[in-house]
Amino acid sequence: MLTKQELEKYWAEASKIYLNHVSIDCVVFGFHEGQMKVLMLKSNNEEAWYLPGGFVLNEEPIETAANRILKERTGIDEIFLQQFHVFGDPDRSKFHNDIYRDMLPKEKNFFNQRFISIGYYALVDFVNVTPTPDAFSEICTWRDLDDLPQFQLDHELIFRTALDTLRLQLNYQPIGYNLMPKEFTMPELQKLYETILDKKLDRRNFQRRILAFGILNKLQETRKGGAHKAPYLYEFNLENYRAALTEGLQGGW
Amino acid sequence: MLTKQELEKYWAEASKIYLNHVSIDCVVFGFHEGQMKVLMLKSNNEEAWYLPGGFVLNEEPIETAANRILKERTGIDEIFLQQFHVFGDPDRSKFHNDIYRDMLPKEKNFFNQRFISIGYYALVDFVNVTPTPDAFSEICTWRDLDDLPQFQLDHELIFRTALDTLRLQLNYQPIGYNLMPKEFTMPELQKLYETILDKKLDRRNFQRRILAFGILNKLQETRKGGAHKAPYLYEFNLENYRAALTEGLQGGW
DNA sequence: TAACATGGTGTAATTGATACACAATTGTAA
DNA sequence: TTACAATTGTGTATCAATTACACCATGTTA
Repeated sequence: MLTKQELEKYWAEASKIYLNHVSIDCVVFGFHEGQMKVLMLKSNNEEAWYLPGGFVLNEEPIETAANRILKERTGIDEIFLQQFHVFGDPDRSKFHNDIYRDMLPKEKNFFNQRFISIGYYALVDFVNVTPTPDAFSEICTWRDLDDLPQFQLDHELIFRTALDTLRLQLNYQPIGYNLMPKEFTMPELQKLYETILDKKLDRRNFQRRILAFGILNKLQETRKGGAHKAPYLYEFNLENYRAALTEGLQGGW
Repeated sequence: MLTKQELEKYWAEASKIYLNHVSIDCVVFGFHEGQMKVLMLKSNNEEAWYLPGGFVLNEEPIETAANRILKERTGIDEIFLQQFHVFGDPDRSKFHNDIYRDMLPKEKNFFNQRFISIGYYALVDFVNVTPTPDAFSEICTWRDLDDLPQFQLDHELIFRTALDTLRLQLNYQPIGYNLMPKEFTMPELQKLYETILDKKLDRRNFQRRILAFGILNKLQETRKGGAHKAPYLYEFNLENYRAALTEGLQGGW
C-alpha cells in the first residue's frame, strides 16, 4: 500500500512522462496443463482484479508501450501482441472503489482523468512468464479461464472482447506457436483449440485439418511416460507458419 | 484560408472542449455506378488530400464522436461504423507541409501535439451523402478507389488498413445493406463484391452463394431500360441481415 | 428478324467437412 | 504374464460446399 507521499511523487512523475488520456490494457493468454490462463493483478486495497496495463510515454509508439508494459509484468520480450479494440466510454475509467482516488486533489492525480484505453491481447508461453506485480498490486498471477475472479472497471468487457477476437482469428490465422512449448503432441494442440473455442473437436478431423495447413513438422520421437500409447511429437514449421500469418489460412470469397 | 485571428480562436476553443492526444479518422466507403468511392478532403493550402476526421469532446463516447464527425461531413445520421485500428506512432501527426503549423506558438496550437488516432470505416449509401468541407478544407468530395490522390500524413496507411479490414469482414459478415440502394439487381450487388475484392467472381456461383445466406428478398419487378434482358430486383431481408451481422455467416472451426 | 450481349437456371466434377471403423501401443490390474 | 482399458494412428464412406461449365430466355440493335 502506497503512502500519500509516495503517491504524490508517482503522479507528479507520471504526468510529466506519460501521454494524458491514453492507456493500454492487455489480455495475456497462456496455456498450461490443458488449461487456458489469463494473467491478472489484484490491488492491495480492493477485492476486484484487473488486467495488466499502463500508459504511453510521450514519444513512444503504442506498440512499444504495450511491449514494455508486458515485459514488466511477465519478464519476456518479443511477445505476440495484437491490438484488438479501443475502449473509449467516458465512464469507463471511473475508479469507483479505489481509496487512492480521494487521497490527492483531482488536479494532482494522474489517474483522475478520462482514459481512452487501447486493448492488446498477447499469446505467451506459460513456462517463460514470471508474473510480477506493479506498484498498485500485491498479487500478479495466472487465473484459469473457467474460474475468473470479479473484474475491476470495464476489464471484464475488455477480456470478453479479446477472447471473442481470438476465437474469430482462429478461423483465418494459425495460432499456437506462442502458446505451445517447442515440441508438443497432437492431442495437446487439440486441447488448446478446444479450450479457446470451448467445444469438443473430433480428434481425427482436427489432425487432418491442422496438418493440411502445412504449418507443422512431425518429429520421429514420441511422448513417453503417459499411461497409454505414446503420441508423436510435432513442432511448428516457422517458415510456413509465418507465411500463413500474413496470407491467412483459408479464403471465403 | 483562415486568418491568424480565426485560427487562434479556433485552437483556444478546441483545447477547451476536446480531449488532448486523441483523434478520429474515418474511411467512408460509397458505391455508385459500379465504382467504389472514398470520401476525401483537400486543404486550401496544400496539394495532399486527407480523410474526414476530428476530435473527441471531453465527455463524449468515441463512438458518438465518430458519428458526429461523419454527420458534419456527409449530412447523414445512423451510419454503419466500424472501429478497425488505432494509429499511434509518435511521428504520424507531424504536419510536414502545413502552413498553419508555424502561424501560432506551439503551446497555443491544438494541432501541434501528438495524436493517437482511432480509425473507423463507414459504409454509406452514396446518393444520401452531401459532402461538406470542414474549416480547413476547400474541397470535400468522393474519389474513385482506383484513382486516388496523394494522401496527407499517414492517411494512406489508414485507408489501406480499412480496405484490408473490409475485405476480411466480407468473409464472415454480410455487407451491402449500407452501400446499395433499397432495390438492386444481382449483377449490381456482384459488382460491389468484385470492387471490394478487386477480382472477378463467377456470376452463377455468386448468386447461389449469396442467396444461400438468406439475406435477400427477391422482388417480382425487373430493372427495365438496360440494353439486354431485364434482371430481377432484390432487397435486403433486414431481419436475417441483422441476424447474420451478429452471428456471422460461416464458421471455421 | 437475326445477331448479340446479358440474365436465369441447372448439373457434373471436384473438393472439403463430418462421422465413423479398426488396428496399434502402452501402462495397469488380475 | 496376460488381458484390459485408454489412447493414438490411420483409413473410409457419406454428405455438403465449391467450382466450372452448358443451355435457354429476354430485350436491344443492326
